[in-house]
Amino acid sequence: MTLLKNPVFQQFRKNGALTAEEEKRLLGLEQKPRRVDASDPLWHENDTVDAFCILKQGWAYSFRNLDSGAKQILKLYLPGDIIGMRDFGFSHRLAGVEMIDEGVVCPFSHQQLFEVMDYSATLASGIVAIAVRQQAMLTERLVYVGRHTAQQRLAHFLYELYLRLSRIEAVKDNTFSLPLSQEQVGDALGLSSVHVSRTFSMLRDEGLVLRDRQRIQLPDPMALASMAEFSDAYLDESMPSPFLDLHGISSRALRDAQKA
Amino acid sequence: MTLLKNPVFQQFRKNGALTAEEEKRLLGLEQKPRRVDASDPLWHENDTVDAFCILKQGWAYSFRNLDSGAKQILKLYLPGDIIGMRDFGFSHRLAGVEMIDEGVVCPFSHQQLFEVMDYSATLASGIVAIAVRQQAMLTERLVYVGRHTAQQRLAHFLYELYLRLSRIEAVKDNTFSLPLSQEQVGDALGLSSVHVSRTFSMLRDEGLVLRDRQRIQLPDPMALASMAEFSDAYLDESMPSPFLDLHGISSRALRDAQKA
DNA sequence: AAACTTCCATAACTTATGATATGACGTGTT
DNA sequence: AACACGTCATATCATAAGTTATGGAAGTTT
Repeated sequence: MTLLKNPVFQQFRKNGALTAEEEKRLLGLEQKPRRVDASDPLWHENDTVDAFCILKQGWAYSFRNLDSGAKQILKLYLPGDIIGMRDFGFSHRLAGVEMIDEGVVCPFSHQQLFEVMDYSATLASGIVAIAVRQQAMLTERLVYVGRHTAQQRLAHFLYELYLRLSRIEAVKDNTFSLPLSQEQVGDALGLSSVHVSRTFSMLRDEGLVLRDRQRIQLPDPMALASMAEFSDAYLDESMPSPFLDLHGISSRALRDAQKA
Repeated sequence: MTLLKNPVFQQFRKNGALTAEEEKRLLGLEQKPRRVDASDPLWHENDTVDAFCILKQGWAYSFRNLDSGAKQILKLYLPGDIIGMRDFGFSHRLAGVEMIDEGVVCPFSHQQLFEVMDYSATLASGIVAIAVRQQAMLTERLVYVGRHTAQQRLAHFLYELYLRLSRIEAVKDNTFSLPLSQEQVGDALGLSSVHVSRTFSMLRDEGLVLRDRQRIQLPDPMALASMAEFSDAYLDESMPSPFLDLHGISSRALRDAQKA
């Protein structure tokens, strides 16, 4: 799994919006793969921001620990995601990040990121678009944590995962693996672990979610989506047309092309 | 109020990280000021994304209307903010935006934004940093909406506003104006208007917040911050050092400078 | 296989917040 | 002045979710 496989850059490529040199520069961010174990922290809250990461394999999550001892999980990262853009422009980390299972990450520096962004506005916009899309998922969670019942929150959470995992071919027979304890699910949704358990039971009784340990099956995904009032606009993969016709603007890349 | 006065670009300038040409290009985004009345929509959810805005005067907010009839206010925009970066990379608006009071906005196009981002990595990073900071406020709200009591949510909301308004010199004697009804405050915090009223009363009884119509006074801001478990890292204005020394990378700007 | 540990289901009880209702206050309109 | 209207305070009642507790199932360690 590489950044080029990210839905945003996939769409660029489908429209011939990336030159060979641009693709090469993107891949340049993934030079230094590093194995990481389950539960390994990538960094802690308040650490100095010295790098970002591309997640090649495995799941990770970002989180905040509260004074009260509670924990709020902010975001789940799946393979192909960029981790840490949230901290771009800050000197210190606003949230910790930990691996969930084992995996592979590719760290890259501010310097590398600037170089890629400077090389062409196409690459810069693509990276920004990826960061914006990640934040859109957070915004969506604010909406349903603020305004929906526990059932809807859990349904929404599971359906969103179902869609994201489908796109990276990690769903089979409407079944996928959820390597989180109910306590962690509660930490993501602002619910107690007990209430997560209750809510899973309710969804089971309604025939919407079957669960065996970490295997989740959604017998009727559409029904689940509709009870969660799920609107998938925020996961929309299509880029607006101005993005797909950037060559005329992206002057450095253009100049390089003309030289060749 | 202009984009150059935004805390992020302020810091760039203080460190001599912006050339005259770069400043000029930033100001180029503010060519077409437009007066807007109170309650004027800037756009609606699902509209095609055709422009972004710099808010010069007045307050605005973004929001989502839910099927249930409820409304979730996502973000308050104050003068100097960029509105709409949330939709960068999407074809359709994920949220509506409305003015609160009357004001002035400067719309600019995708094309203009690309041109600025392409001109130098410094400008591109600055704009991204502003967008990331706005999202950081949303993330913070997810944390306290998910994990804090109504008192803490309201206290956090008011204290955050107090800090943001202080930076644009809109606080005097610990007093500022809050042009939102209690129902709107509730829509921002995921609370009913009745409970916002109750909570205001509780904060008043504890001597933490005095209120007369739209005037809010915080007799002891630090006490309020501490009961809200407020941590101001996410509002930190300082940019990490790699940002303030970008000339060596920002090759187009450098080349132009050498020519001159 | 016994002893632990972690995770989960369920129950009983508590509490924070939502829903509904009513009256007070302020503002603008005629 | 009289009225309508929006906003807010407060009270009462309803309910979703938190808290604490207990027992069971599965996995780990000895």
